[in-house]
Amino acid sequence: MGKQGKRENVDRLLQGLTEAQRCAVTHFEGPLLILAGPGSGKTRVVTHRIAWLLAQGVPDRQILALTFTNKAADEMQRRIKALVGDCSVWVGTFHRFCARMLRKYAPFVGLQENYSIYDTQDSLQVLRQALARTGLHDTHIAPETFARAISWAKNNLIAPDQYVARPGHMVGSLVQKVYPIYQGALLDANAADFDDLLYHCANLLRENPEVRQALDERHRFILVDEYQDTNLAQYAIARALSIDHPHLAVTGDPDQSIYGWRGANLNNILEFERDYPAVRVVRLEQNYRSTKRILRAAAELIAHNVRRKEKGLYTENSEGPPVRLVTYGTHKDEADDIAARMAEEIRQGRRRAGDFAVFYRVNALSREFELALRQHGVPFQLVNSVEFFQRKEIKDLIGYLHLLNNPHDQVAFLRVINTPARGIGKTTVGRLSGYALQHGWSLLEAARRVKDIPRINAKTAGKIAQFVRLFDRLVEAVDRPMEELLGLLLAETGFREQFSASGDEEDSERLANIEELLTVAREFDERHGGGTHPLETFIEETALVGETDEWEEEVDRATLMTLHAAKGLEFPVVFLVAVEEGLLPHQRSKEEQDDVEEERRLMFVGMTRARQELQLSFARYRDFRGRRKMTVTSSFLMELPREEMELLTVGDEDAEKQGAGVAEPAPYFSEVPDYSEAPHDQYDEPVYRADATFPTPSEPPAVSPDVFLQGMTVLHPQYGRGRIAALSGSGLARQATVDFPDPTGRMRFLLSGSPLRPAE
DNA sequence: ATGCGCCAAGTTTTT
DNA sequence: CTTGGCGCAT
Repeated sequence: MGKQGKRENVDRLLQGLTEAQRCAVTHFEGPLLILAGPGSGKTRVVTHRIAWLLAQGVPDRQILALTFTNKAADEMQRRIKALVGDCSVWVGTFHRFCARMLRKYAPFVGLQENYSIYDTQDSLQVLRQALARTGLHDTHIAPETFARAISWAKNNLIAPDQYVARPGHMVGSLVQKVYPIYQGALLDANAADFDDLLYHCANLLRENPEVRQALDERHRFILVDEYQDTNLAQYAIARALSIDHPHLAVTGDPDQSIYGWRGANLNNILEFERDYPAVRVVRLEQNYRSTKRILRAAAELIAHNVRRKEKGLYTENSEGPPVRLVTYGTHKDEADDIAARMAEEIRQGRRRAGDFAVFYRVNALSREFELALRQHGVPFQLVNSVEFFQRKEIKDLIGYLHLLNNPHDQVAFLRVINTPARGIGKTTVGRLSGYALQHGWSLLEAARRVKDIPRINAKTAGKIAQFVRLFDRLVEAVDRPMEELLGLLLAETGFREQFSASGDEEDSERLANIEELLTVAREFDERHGGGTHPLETFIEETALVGETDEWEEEVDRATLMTLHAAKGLEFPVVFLVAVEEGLLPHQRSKEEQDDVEEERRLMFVGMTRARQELQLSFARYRDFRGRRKMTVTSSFLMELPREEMELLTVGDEDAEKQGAGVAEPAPYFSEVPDYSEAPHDQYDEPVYRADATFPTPSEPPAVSPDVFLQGMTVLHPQYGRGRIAALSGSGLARQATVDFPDPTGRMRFLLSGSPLRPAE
């Protein structure tokens, strides 16, 4: 590209940016703090800044963008791609970045490269064993309490041997005992929990100057999104990578810090200017998202917080309709009325389903809305239900993968040794692990020597030996594509047979989940191409995804999600429900002042997601734990400006009779708001829309290889009937591994052009 | 050893 | 109302 072209590119980049935004985008070297209010175009600034840096000649590999959620990372990646096309700017979550770094430097922190990542459930399992071993299992303290304390310690970079309980603090002294045991168990299993990813990584950088220096050199320009949510470990990592090359740009908003419970330290952003005296501070205070009334209401609420950096939020958008505050009789009325409104708006063609979002404080509240929306025929997507990767059948399969990747993985071993049931019970497993512990072997190693273990009879030993052989057979296939490996796994273990015996609904759902996992695997294979270590990469990916990532913007469906999941998103119409004392603010937050402020921020985040219409609501009665309980309205509601609100009452006869609500049950949406100003249009970037730049791929080939399913019986003109053991690849490269009766045995076919047919 | 069923407990938010 | 852990009966 010539100099002229480059210049034009830069001009195009800066076009349509405000003075403040341009300032942040074109800041070149040195620390930068972007204080960005909600809807101020923060993501736009970050992505444009990356594009701008690239245009300045910064090599893409030197830019590192860190986010908190995969969803945010994907969004950023998408928008960068739309701006500059494919490039190797590294965009991802802190956890993912650390996981990858540890993959390379594992030995520095006492792990091997193929370490497992344990999710909360897995780590709790390890913790339970540690507690049992310490003799602390029958204290009346829940394992979760220990888990929280340990997690807190790791987030604050306190090592197991540094943990000192406050004098006289009972729980603390117990934690002090278990923490080292727990950590030892993780290392023995060659595993890391979520906190370890950050913890190990921070230590790696602190204790190995040459590594730190190399990485600082490699990642010269660092951008951290949602900086207000960083904890000490994350802070240490970002800091360690910005010493020789202090080009650290952080964006955030103290008013949107909602992860204090995860160790986020608001001071990291409040005191950024102290840590980096040379910092340039840019404030983005103009809001391009919401109406004036929504913004004023939200601003007034958040003004009740003490710990913040005051911002003057303003918008040039239209006034908009008042914020509705609706009192419902019961939670049923609430869900029903909201669903009915949506249905009506959609029917009248005023809104699409995708315009609506319902936010709630806790996942448990979603059920009522699912029902109501289904009843009114409003399509919806539920973010964060029972997480896919948490389902038992999926965790079991992933457990096999973990074990194949990391034979030391004890949690995985225990999970799969008798799944599906193969006659290896508790007693046997107990003896096995006793033996393993005694000799310092992993469970799998002990299983290999099962003949030497006293008190395991020959018959049971045979079953264990069979399991070991199964493992060895599967290990042969670890370098195959994931879909094929999983297919073999399913076939060899007879995994499906656990569920296919009966035809009941739960079982068929499980089978469907297994198919879904195969699809995930296939998509992974396509993305991953012929890269090395598919298993390792796949496991890492699946370990670090949450269901939140499932959310799709393009789909025209109403969205149901928690307030936490809503951060970073926006919707034309938002319903914020169950604004009740005990839920918002949540009961558990009432103990500390700071925590109540966090709840207020949470509500602030929810309100500022709305572009055009916002409704807050609560019910007088709500079913809780089976019992109907009278609610108390949230104290936050008292902090809202009355003049921006419209008060309504629905389905609450008492209140309606007394006229406690609004005198008239005015028809909803009686006034059609004037959106002629289309506030978001100036914010959208039609030129760079991904779908405009990248047309959707052409139709799939006429002969779909998808008719072949794993387990299907197929016919081959030469070899006769066979059964598909595994599938892999896609399109023209799609292959099937087929088992024929002897003497033919196992054959592999390219499906396109093969004479294979599904047998009727 | 397995499977069922009971009882108890515990419910915030996410990587 | 759910889930998960545990004990009992087969």
